[in-house]
Amino acid sequence: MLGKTTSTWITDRRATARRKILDAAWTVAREQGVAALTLREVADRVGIRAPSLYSHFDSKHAIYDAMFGESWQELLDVNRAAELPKSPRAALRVMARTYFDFATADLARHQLMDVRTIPGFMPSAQSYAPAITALDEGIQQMAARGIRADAADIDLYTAVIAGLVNQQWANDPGGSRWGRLLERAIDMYADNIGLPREDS
Amino acid sequence: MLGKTTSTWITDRRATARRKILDAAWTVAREQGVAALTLREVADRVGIRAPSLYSHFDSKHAIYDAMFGESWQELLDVNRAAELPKSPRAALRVMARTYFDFATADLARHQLMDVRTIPGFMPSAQSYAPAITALDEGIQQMAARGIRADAADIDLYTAVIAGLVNQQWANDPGGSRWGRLLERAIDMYADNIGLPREDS
DNA sequence: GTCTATAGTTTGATAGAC
DNA sequence: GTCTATCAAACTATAGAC
Repeated sequence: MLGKTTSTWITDRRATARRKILDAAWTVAREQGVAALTLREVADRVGIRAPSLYSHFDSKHAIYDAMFGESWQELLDVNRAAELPKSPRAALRVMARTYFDFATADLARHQLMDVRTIPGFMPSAQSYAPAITALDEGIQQMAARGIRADAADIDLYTAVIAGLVNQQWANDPGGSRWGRLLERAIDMYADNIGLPREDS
Repeated sequence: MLGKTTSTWITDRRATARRKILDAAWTVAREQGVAALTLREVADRVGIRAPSLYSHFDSKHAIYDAMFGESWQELLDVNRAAELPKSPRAALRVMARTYFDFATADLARHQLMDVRTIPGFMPSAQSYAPAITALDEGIQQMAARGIRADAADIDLYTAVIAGLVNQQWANDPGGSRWGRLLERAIDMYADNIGLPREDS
């Protein structure tokens, strides 16, 4: 024996199969848009027949759901890996840039995470959990840098960042027209919530 | 004779038929989402058979295109009807509020105008024209109030407003959570571009 | 777990009679 | 201009053999 029980083997193989399916789904979504994803196309990429997908996912929406969940989990990981400077403004800039880069790196992912674009799709509680965690940890990170922000302040923050992301995708995809306004936007926001300026 | 030539009659009748079709299309789009619009459903509402639509529109995308065009034309009309206060800040507030209310009043219209949500749909040059005009006239209105804004300033402005609209739709549809931040957001922006404060 | 076969819909679009 | 009839294709999902 090699230190793995039979059941673990089975679980691993199932997980690998799921991963392959999700990878194929992401590829299709990126090429043709999230809304244009079809089971046949996904199955073709994996090298199996469409009905075989149902051995791994209950429905097409279940695939969307898994994609939704792992997208927010990815963001969570990226956020946790980001090293935040001590100073509040600098920390805010890094947080915003981290999110902006993440959201503008993949249109399919962005549409799935942030825009309700698939008719009838609602994320499950389980897939939605990392989304909540991501926002919570973001607020905590701000608090840890002494940024006192009430609910309205947070809403304004998300609106500013979301606005830049959306304009970037809608009017200059692949470019940097709104991305290069990010630092300025953060300073604008920081001024508004009364964060002290830094003269560095 | 009644002062109308026969050809005018025909044009009127055609225009009326087109209007009925577009009205039905809007109804369906509002009920089930823009992406879920089908020709059969539209035809049913009009009281004709689906193939008859092709006497008035070349394709489904042609219907989307007409809807896109008239949405921006509507915004243009609304903007022109808005009375702007003399003071720059107050004018900016009215402009922003006018757009925000327009964009949050109708999700289907918003998705069609501002989000690329229909796979393969690209507005024609003719339908896109009012969109360009709307932005141009907005900039002119700002200039007329003495608001000197370069390209980056304008981009930041559209990002802030678009951000509020998108967050409102994504996280509080029908509510006012981001709508009530609009005046504050405009002041934040006005401070950033150096508009003098008013003590009224 | 994967396959074949197929059910059961729904879709956009065309042909041709009236 | 509207109709009937229909095409050709696509889709999600299920049943049952292997």
